[in-house]
Amino acid sequence: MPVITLPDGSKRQFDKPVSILDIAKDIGPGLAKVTLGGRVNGVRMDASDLIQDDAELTIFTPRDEDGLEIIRHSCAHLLGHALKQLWPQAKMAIGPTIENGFYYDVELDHMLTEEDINALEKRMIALAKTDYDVVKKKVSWQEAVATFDAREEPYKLEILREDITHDDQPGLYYHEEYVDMCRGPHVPNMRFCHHLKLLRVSGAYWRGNSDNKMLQRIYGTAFADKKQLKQHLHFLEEAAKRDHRKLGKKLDLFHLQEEAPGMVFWHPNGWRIYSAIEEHMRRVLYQNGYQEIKTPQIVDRSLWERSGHWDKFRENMFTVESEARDYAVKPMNCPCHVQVFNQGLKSYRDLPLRLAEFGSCHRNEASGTLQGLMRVRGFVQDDAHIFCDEASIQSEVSQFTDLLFEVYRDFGFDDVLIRLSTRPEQRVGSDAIWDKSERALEDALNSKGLEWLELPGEGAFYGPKIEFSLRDCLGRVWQCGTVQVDFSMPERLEAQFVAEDGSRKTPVMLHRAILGSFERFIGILIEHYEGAFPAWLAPTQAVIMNITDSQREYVQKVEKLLQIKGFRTTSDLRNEKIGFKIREHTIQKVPFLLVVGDKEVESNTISVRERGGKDLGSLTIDALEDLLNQAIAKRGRSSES
RNA sequence: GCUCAUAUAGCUCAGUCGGUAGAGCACUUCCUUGGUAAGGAAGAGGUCACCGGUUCAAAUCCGGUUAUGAGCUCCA
Repeated sequence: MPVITLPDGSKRQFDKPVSILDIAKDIGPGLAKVTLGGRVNGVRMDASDLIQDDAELTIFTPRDEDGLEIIRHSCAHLLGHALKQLWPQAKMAIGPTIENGFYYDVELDHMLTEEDINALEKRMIALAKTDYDVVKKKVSWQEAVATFDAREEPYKLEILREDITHDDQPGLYYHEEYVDMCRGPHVPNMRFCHHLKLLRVSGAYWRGNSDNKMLQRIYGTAFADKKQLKQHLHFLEEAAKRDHRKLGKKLDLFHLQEEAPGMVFWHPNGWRIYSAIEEHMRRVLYQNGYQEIKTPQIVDRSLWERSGHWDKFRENMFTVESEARDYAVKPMNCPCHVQVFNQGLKSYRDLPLRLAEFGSCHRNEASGTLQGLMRVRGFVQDDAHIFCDEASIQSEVSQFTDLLFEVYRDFGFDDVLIRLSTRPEQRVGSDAIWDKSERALEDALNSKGLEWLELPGEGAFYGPKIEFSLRDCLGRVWQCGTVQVDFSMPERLEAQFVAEDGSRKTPVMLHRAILGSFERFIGILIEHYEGAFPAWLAPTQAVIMNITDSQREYVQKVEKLLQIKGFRTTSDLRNEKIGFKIREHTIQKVPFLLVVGDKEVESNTISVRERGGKDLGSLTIDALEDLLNQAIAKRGRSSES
C-alpha cells in the first residue's frame, strides 16, 4: 500500500504497486498525457516503472529540465533506430545527452556526408511521427549479452562485459525493431520526440582514448516543442555573428595567416584594445602589491631540464640552436621568475614577494587544437608568481580571488565558472601539505560564498589549482584565470629564503593569472560585447565628422584637442554625405559619433550621437570631455551595450 | 596529432556537364558640398591556397602539402 508524496506535500495512497504513469493518471488525464518519467526518492525512473513502497515523487514533463533531458536521450535512441534502417551495418557505441542536445557515436565504414545526415534526420522525424510506444524491459545480464551478440553490436557487448556486473539487470528499450541498452529513463512514446535537428558529424575516439578507434559522432539538438527548437536554431545563427574571428575581420582588429599558424598579427584597432587592457592590468597589479618584471624569450635548455619541463613537454616547445647550444623559446615564465627571486638573499621579511610579467610564451600546440584567438601558439600571459610561506597560501589565494572578480567585473563578466582541481595520482609533496593547500583553496572560495566544482585528481603534479573559466558566444567554456599552488619548482630551482630563526627555507610558489592570455581574453571579450566595446576599451572612442568641407579646420582642431587629452579619436573628412558616415561608423561600433556643421562651428560646440542612435544634442568641448570621461570611467559596470 | 569538411578579387560569395572567371560591397578617378544608417558615373583589381597527376583542355576530376572550421585527444 504505497503512499506517494508529491512535491506540494500532498499524499496519495494506492492499494498495490503503481507506476508513475498510473499516479499521473490518478492526478489527472492532462498530466498523464505529458508524463515522461519521474524522480522517486531522488532516483530518476521511467514512467512505466513500478513503485512498491512509500515514496516521494516528482513527475517529469516536457516543461522541466529533467523531462527535456529524457526527450533528448530518447532522441539518441531514435537516431539509432533510423541509422540502423538506413545503414544496417552500423555499430552503435554510446549515445548520451549533452547541453542542448545529444549525440551518438557509431562505427560505420561509410563516411556520413551532409546529405546522409539530412536523410537520417528525415527518417528520424518520420519514425517519431508514427508515435510508436517505447517498450522497456529489465533483463538479466546474460539475456542482454545474448541480445547484442545476436545483433552484432561489439560496443554494447564491451560495455556489458567491462562496465556492468553479471548480477545487474540492464534496461533494454525497444524502439520497434531497434533495441538499445540504457540506464534510462526514456520517453514512453515517441510523440515527445518530434522536434529535433541533426547538426553535424565529427570524429571521436572510442571511450575517449586516442589509442582507440575513431568513431563517427553524430550531434543533434532536440526540444519539447517546435518553438523552442526554432529559438535555439536562431540562437545558433545569432551566435555565429558574434564569432570573434568574424568580428576581428569586420572591425579590422587582427588577422592570422598561414606562415604563422596560431600566432596573431594585431592590427591598429586590435592593438588599441590590447594596450588598453594591458594599461589597466598594470595599474591594478601596481595597486595590489605586485612588481612588474620582464624575462628573456629564449632560454638555454639546461634551465628547462632543471625545471622538469624539458622532460615533460619537450614536444611542445619551440627550440632554437645557436653556437652548438640548445635553447627553448619560453613556454612559460615561472622558471625565469624563480631566477629573479634567486638573485640576492631573500628574507622572510621580503615575503610574500609578488613578481608579475606580461610574459610572451610560445607552445607548439598540436595543429588540430588551434582555434582563432582562443587557442594559439604564441600568447601573452598576465602572469605572476607569489613567493610565500605555507601559512600565507590561503590569504594570498583569497586576495587574488577578490582581485580577479574585481577585474572581471571591470570587463563586464559576472558568469564565471570556478573549478578546483585536487591531487592527482602522480604527484610530489606530502599528503599533509596537499591536505593543507587543498583546504586553503577551498576555504578561500567558500569564505566568499562562491559556487565551485571539484575536479578530483585533475590537479597538476606539483599542486592543486583553481581555474576560472568564461564562456564564448556558443557557450563553450574557456579557462582564463587560474591560481596554482606549487610545491615543486621552488625546490627544483633552489629558491630559498632566510626564516625568522635564521634557517634556510624553501618558499611555496603560487602561479596565477587573471586574464590567462591576452589573446583568449580578447577573443572572449569580442564575443561578449559583440564588438561593441565600452568606451574604455573601444579602439576608437569617438569619430568626428564634418558635413561639408567648410568645417574641415574646426574638426581637425577638435580632434587634436581630444587626442591631447588622451582620447582615442579620429576624424572622417571624406566627401560623403553625413548619413553615409554615420552608417559606416555605427557599423564599426564607435561609441560616440561627433558631427560638425556650420551651426556647431558658429556656436563653438559639437553635436553628439551615441552608438545606439541616441542624440545627445550639441555640447561644448568641455561638456563633451566630461561625457567621454564619465563613459570611460564606467568600465564594465556600464549599463550600456 | 586524429576524423570529416572547406580554400575563387581587399571582404562576402556565385561559377551548371571539364572549354580558359563573375556579382555586391570596398578601392581609384570624376561629378556632387549634401544635417544623423548607403548620392551618381566611370575605372582598376584574380597563376582560382600550394605541388603534382589525368586530359586536346582543369577553378572544376584524382593524389599530396599547407592553412582554416567543427569535433575528438591534449593543454605545464
